[in-house]
Amino acid sequence: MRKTRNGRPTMKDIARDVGVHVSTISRALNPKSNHAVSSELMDKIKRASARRDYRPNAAAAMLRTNRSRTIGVVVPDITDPVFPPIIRGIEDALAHHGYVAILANTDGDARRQTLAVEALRPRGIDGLILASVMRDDAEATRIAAGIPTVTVSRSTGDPQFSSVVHDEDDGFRRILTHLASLGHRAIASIAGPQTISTGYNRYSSYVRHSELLGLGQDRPLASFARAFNEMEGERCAEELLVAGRPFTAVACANDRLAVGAITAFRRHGIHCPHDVSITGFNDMPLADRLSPALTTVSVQHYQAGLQAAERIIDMIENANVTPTHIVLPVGLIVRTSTRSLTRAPDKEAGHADTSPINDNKNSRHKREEEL
Amino acid sequence: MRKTRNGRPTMKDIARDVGVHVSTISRALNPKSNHAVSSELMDKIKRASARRDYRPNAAAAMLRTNRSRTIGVVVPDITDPVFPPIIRGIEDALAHHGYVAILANTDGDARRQTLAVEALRPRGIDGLILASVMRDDAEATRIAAGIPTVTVSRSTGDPQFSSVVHDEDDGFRRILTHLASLGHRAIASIAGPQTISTGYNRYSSYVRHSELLGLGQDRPLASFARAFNEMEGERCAEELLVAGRPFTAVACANDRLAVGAITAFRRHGIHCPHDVSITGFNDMPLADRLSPALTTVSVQHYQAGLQAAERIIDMIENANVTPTHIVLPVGLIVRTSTRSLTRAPDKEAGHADTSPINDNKNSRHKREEEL
DNA sequence: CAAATTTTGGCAATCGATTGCCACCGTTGC
DNA sequence: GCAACGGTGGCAATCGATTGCCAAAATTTG
Repeated sequence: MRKTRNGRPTMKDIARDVGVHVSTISRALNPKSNHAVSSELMDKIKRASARRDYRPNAAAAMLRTNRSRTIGVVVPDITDPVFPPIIRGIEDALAHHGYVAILANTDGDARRQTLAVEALRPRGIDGLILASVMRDDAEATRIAAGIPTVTVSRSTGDPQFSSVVHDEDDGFRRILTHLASLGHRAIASIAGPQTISTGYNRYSSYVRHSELLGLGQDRPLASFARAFNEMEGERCAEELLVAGRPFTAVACANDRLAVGAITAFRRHGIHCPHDVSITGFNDMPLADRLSPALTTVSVQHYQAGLQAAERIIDMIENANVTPTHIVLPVGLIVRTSTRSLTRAPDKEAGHADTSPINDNKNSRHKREEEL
Repeated sequence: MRKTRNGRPTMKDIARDVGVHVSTISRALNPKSNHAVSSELMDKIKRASARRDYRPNAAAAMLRTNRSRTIGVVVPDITDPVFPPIIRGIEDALAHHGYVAILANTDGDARRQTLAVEALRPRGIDGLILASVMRDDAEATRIAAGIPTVTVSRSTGDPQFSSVVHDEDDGFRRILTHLASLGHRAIASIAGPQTISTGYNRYSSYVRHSELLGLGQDRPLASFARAFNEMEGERCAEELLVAGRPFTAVACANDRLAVGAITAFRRHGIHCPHDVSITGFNDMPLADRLSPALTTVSVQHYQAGLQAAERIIDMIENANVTPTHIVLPVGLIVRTSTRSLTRAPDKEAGHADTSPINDNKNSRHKREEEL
């Protein structure tokens, strides 16, 4: 059949050129063992391999050493704007150390996460970066067994995984403090999926800081999105309206939900920020160019990716490092989607409506679709 | 030193379990050769390997067959919103055939493209998908030598590369026809980098269709961006203002340039669409939620990625397929960033200013801040 | 029933790099 | 002058799957 020999030079070729044994070539080319090669021989070998444009065959090295310098990266969906900067950070850090990333998407499906990891595993990946884990993702623990793993942007309950996450709690604290400082008391929330750590943590923080700030909600007024996207934002906004309890601001669990909410409210003649203040989370690209420009929490996605990659390489190259849990700081970005309830409205004409949404008539008709 | 044996079962283990030779296992597990194995033996082997949760060692197979079922994907920058859907398309198609993608970013730097490919090559990639090529990219031809390669979204002059691109010309024809139908005659353009096929083709189409439509430009009024981003869009908009020639619309080579242009014009009190109509290209995410919502050309990024991946697999698995060049159709999406010059202005009050930008008095006052 | 064929499956070489072990070399010290 | 030693570098086994070749077994054919 086809000759396997690929035209590419091998160590044997270099060895023949220089007139030494292949093992000497191998040692010379490997920084960890080249101390055992005299410097003049080193030179000759370097020159010979450059002349032939020699590149070691990764498969052979991989077979022998059981190391591939390849990291599996699993994300829910690369087209969600939060992931590209994370991936970019991962790539940049990996490239720096001579590693590469293999990517897989799961669409948020736990089963597909399992499939993805099982597809990656036989390729001999040295480590795994999961941006797709669920909260309490026992399955993730199982499939990642035996592979250095770090979760990024999200976390599981399992402390065995290293993680790099953002300070969600501080983010929501800042958001609520900001809204409160603008005079908002009745602050609703569009929460993210509670099966995901970010969704859960942001909602918890919303509840906790609402109380701490003494915001006058007897019980949290929230609607729960089933996914972090615009459509769910729209649905949840509708749900808040149906719920009938008054609010003047909505703190959303991320920017895309906020965008959806703004759209849905607008359909009902409720304009942001005039009639309702809305906040996002993530400061995604174009968040500043939307209308209104989103008040949101800036988050260091690129840094998160970078650090996750650094962690994983550390775990791979230095045995028995203990799991670390990095929390990246966040920042508040105030733009035009939030408005003071107390200050006179902007130049914009029209009556300054300060009354909460849903404040008229009977505010207690049950909402139809709970879930 | 460390035992290489990884705990993972090998063919030898399965062979021992079943009581046959490893070569039989290999044949049984390979669809191309399993006709040589009786069905009852097949069953036993399948069951045994399932019991042990056997996964073939990719490195060993790769070493022997010189095939890795791995595709290198090189993009300028994954954080540019056009690339994620392309990559997603690639991934989905590859996964379907049991392939995976290794990703690399170049930041539009030709040298880094070379480095990326040279980093990918020793990993035994079976094919290369380049979303990063320059027009007339001789270097790309050189580095991709011997590897099945397809370019996506962009193309080079080299017809040896298969390519999957969008119908740029039709896109710009539609844009200009649309603007002309709204009464615009003086249509400027913010062109993309001419070193990239998309930038070059869109500009050429702008020139050509301007003439075909009989738009009254004696010579094209264009400013050339050095990159496809908002900052360059802003700079080019300023440049158009400084040029001092009148225009009522600006056709931009992509959405990000358009977003930048809108911002820059607004800084000068020139509002879109009231004072100037602006169009983009690509219909990127959120283009519909911007203010104004972008009139643009929709482009099938996901499809392009999908097809590129299908092409590359075809090239790999069926020797000597000839290069193909696929052109995907585009669509015109009319939103609110373009406005009729002839029809009465929208409900919006205010005088309907129909006079071109730069048309008043001395249109040649230098702008202050050049940068 | 023997011969011809077809199935079935074992043997062993092979892909290319790595690495433990050992041998050889020249140098130094006693 | 001889043993000890550190520095070099060769030998060969090894990683795990693949596959051309061949032989044994099963089947068909004459």
